[in-house]
Amino acid sequence: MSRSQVSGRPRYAVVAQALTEDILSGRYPVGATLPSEHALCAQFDISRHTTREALRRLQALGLVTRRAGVGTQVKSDHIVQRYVQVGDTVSDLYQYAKDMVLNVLEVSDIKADAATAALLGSEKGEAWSQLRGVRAMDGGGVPVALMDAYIIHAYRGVLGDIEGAGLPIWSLIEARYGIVPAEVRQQISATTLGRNEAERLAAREGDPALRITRHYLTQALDVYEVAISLYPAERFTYSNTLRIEQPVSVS
Amino acid sequence: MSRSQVSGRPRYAVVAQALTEDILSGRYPVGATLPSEHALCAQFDISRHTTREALRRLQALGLVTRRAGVGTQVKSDHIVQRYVQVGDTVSDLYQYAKDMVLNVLEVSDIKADAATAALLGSEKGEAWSQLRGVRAMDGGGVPVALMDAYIIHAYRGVLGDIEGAGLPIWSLIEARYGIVPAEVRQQISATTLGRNEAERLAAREGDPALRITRHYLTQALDVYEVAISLYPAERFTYSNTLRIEQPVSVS
DNA sequence: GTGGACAATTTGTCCGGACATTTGTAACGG
DNA sequence: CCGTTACAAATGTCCGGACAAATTGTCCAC
Repeated sequence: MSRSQVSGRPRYAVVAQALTEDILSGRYPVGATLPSEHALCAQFDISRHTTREALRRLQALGLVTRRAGVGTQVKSDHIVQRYVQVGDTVSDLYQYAKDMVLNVLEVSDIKADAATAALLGSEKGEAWSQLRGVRAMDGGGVPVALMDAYIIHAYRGVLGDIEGAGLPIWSLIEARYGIVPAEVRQQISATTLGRNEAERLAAREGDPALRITRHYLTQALDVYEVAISLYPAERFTYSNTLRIEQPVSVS
Repeated sequence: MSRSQVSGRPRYAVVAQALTEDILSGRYPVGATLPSEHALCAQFDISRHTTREALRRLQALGLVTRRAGVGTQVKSDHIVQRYVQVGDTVSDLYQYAKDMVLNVLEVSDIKADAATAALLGSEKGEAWSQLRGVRAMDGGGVPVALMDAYIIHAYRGVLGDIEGAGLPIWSLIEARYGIVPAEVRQQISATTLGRNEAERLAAREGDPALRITRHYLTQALDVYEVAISLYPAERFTYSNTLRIEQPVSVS
């Protein structure tokens, strides 16, 4: 009796599919509470273990949440398709060649005024360190990017690690403080180079450029680093691959 | 005895953490087979149910694979951190306002020559449909984007759905054919508008612009749609949020 | 030697029971 | 009226056992 004779599929899979269809069809709307494990045992004439296995599938599909003392509640009436950034880390977010290094031009400590706080997404008056630098091939090729970075005061210790580094700053923060970005917000826009920027980048004023602004947030969604990079158009293309998360099947 | 007295944590969590540390430290190298469930029961003096709960955690962490008749084998010696595109679909990939519609300028059937095949990432000689259109606010505001799209012959039926549509083409393909992109490859670069492009966009020749190229791939990694959009700089900013997949803790 | 039957091992499925922990609510006492 | 307590209900943890299915290797017959 370990498999249902008719279908040849595990019983928990049959139950999971039935419940899934009930949720997708709206029979159990979002927010509703599913019958308790005990009730489902009686309804499908199965053991509690099998019931829990079925509910575990629904949970993995993101359809329900389960809490002791409350029950099983419908979280979503459709199966969410999530896209995952390929590669094992955020490495695709920096795409720096191995021999690309950052040369620091200027460093200063600031207190965020209203405009800066808005840019950084932080509180006014918070203490930050500001850094300006140029990314170029090691050995002195043409510069690829002009970067303005803001690092929250608590992690200013990385400032000493930055000169000549071939890694993005968030990676240096991770190495020194063990802080991994929980969320990364990116904004990409086109612009033209100003006179000062063009000079730093050995380009012409008015040339088209890509501006990428990235906010790095902690688990608590506090911004702890902001990087604004300016890439002359012909020297850089941002690229990105998202892959659908392999769907968790009920069977 | 349902919780281990010393730690106050569930027993399966203790076992899962012990095994996790053994894997991360290399005591069980990648490819090695862990002790069988029976052996782990004896080793930790727990029931098979608890053992399986612990191993289920390791599986969720992506550290091991389990197969009947074979055993539990180490798949990875480090916990991969995956970043997920937030939002319930790829909707962040299009960011179109509700009343932004696509007006078709031109449609043609083509056979991919060498250059086109390279651009599309497909085979030379394959049959595609080509479409040029302009995205603008409904009611005739300034155009926001000039778009060139390529759709593989099999899905050319969507061409009739496109005129005036407020949704991205991949979404129309999904609605009509049930095909969801399994992978999306994106390239973003800065450029300047050519004379013809500027005219279509009611902009000036030489203005900076954002070019976004997207390849949509099936599960088998065959390209079935390519969209190339050109956005005048001040009319559009691409934005994006990646969130770390909530780490599956052993506890 | 090779193919097939068989056995041993391992994980998968499923049942029964028991107690712990969490949470919402209702009864109670101030 | 409000805070506390007590209870009930739900899920979480854990144990025992049994058989099924998948896989691998061994042994025997040919």
